[in-house]
Amino acid sequence: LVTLKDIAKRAGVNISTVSRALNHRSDIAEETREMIESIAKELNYKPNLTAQALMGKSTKLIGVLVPEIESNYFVKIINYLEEFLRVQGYSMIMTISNFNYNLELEALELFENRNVDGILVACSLYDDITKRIDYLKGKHIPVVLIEALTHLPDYDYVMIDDTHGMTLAVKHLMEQGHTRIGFISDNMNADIRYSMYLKAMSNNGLKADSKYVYKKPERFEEGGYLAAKEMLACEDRPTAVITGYDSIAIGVMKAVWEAGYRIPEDFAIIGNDNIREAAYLSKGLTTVSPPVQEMAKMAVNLLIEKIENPENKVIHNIKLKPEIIIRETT
Amino acid sequence: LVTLKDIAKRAGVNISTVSRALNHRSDIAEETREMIESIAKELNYKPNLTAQALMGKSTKLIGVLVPEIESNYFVKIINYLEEFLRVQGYSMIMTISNFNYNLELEALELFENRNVDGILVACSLYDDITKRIDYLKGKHIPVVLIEALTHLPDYDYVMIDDTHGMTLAVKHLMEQGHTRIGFISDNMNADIRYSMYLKAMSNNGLKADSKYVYKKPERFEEGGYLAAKEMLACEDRPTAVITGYDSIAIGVMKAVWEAGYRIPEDFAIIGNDNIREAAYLSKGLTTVSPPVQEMAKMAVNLLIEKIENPENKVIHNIKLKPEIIIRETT
DNA sequence: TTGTAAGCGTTATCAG
DNA sequence: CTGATAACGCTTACAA
Repeated sequence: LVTLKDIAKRAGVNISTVSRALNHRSDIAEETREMIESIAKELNYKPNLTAQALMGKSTKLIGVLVPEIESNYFVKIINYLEEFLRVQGYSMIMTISNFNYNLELEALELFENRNVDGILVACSLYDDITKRIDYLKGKHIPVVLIEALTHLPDYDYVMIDDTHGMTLAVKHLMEQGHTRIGFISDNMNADIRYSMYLKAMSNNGLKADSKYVYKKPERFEEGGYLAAKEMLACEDRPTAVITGYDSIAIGVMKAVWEAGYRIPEDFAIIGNDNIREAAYLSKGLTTVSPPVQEMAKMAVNLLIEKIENPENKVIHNIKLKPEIIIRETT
Repeated sequence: LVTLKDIAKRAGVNISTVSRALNHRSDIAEETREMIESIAKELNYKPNLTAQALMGKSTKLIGVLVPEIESNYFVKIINYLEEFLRVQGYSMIMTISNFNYNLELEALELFENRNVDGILVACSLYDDITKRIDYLKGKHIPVVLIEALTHLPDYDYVMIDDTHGMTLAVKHLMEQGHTRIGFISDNMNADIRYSMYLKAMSNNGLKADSKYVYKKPERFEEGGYLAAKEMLACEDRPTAVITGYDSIAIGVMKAVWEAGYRIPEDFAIIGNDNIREAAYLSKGLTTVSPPVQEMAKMAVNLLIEKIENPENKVIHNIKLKPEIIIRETT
């Protein structure tokens, strides 16, 4: 690998002169700079990012912590994050925690250890992870929360207004004549989304009955399938259901068909996330669509702003509104 | 951040002694080592990976290049890679190329620049990327190909024997009485998978008719949907189809229903990949299931073996056999 | 405008 | 067994 020393030797100047030239500093003669730059180009010099990092300069590394990657929702987020970070010259180093709290702490520790310039945290279910984030803020490592689960006024975040989305969903179901509206999710997402469901119901003047709520330890389609089987068998069953996310809705649909009911005539379903395949299921899935791309873009921009202007202490709380996409399941 | 210096000061010894103690070297007194270790633990010392990297030691960074992340197939690969790398103490830095050749070259350059210990390349459609890989091998950076598209005897790779999978699929369809078996894929995957389809057909003593083959520029469900619409309308249409991957099959199913045909009585479908939702579609999708977890594990192990034993020059060509999972679409 | 030298946090090579 | 010292590649006061 070609170093500053190599260029210096070739140019017959000192290392520091080369460094100055390549960093476009003012205190250098124009012609020396040009000479050095041409040699650097000729030798195909690339600065050693490791050495630069050790000097306390930026590593151009961003730590990204996500709870999972199996759901298309996070896939979309990661896809956009990677792209937006890359075009801005940053690389991402990603940890998938599988909702494991200790792993999340380890990941944040690792990020600190690798001297990342900033960290993007895409949701954690554990409130006390904020302690760790406070610690990082103390170390002047910018952190931006994506898809924060609750309003955290002291932290920079970009989130989706899921309660708004749920409210749209309930409203839409009411317009279709439903009043017994259930809710199905898995343990991972249930608690937060559940409270949003409750709020959405009351926003629409409906009372939520706890017997219409099913939370399963099984995730994705499996969880939806099992929960729906129970829900459909219960007394005075709901006529419609909102699910924590689309994959769950797919499992619900399977259970509904197996029980011999028609969708949406006998049972209506609304998902959350608008995953790609939602439009191509045998019944197109009505779902709440969050502006994922915009969220990712704003998160990256906010983080980079924080990185490049450390003196800017203003906290940004950004909440984006989802929309409802009506297809054939309602 | 706590450094060796801090520990040395606290312990009243020299930095180098601390370094020795923490690296479990032999030339140190047992009691000094214990003392230093306890101080290190107390101060929660973590070695500065950047400094270690600068010393020519490993960066514990692995570059991962994937073409896309929207398909559940690559998601699974990434998920496993991240996990296996993490438990072995490595972090991954990932670039998603979207099948963009220049981006792939840039990514490999970036990886080199970041002094990664090794690189995992999950398939590129462009053969001449091997030039770049040769270059990296010249720099003694181990590279392992995942899901190589063709047999490349000079490169370490772990791949799925897709031709075998296709052959299983054709065989299964023949057993169901099908002889007019079509093939649908998108432009990204068509060419390679197409040749496998041809081989699989002849393996089973069938001749492939080019009019039964549809390749669409649209990807995922959309591509399958559009292709199937055409295929179903053509003269003397196939009675069954194999798709490049499962998402395409989902789109195909939609088109079949819209055309008023029954699955599998009027039209049978086999996918590829066995994505999670395949089992929960309104008709469970028969599909070829690649051993993704095993592939990821072997790739990581192979790469780490190459990293830790640079003198080992043996090329590993590993080919794993997929199996067929029969559900309701056949 | 340029060179010198110190330092970032480690590890490695010598002496002692 | 331990301490001093150089080195990794780069940046940056400070001197010249």
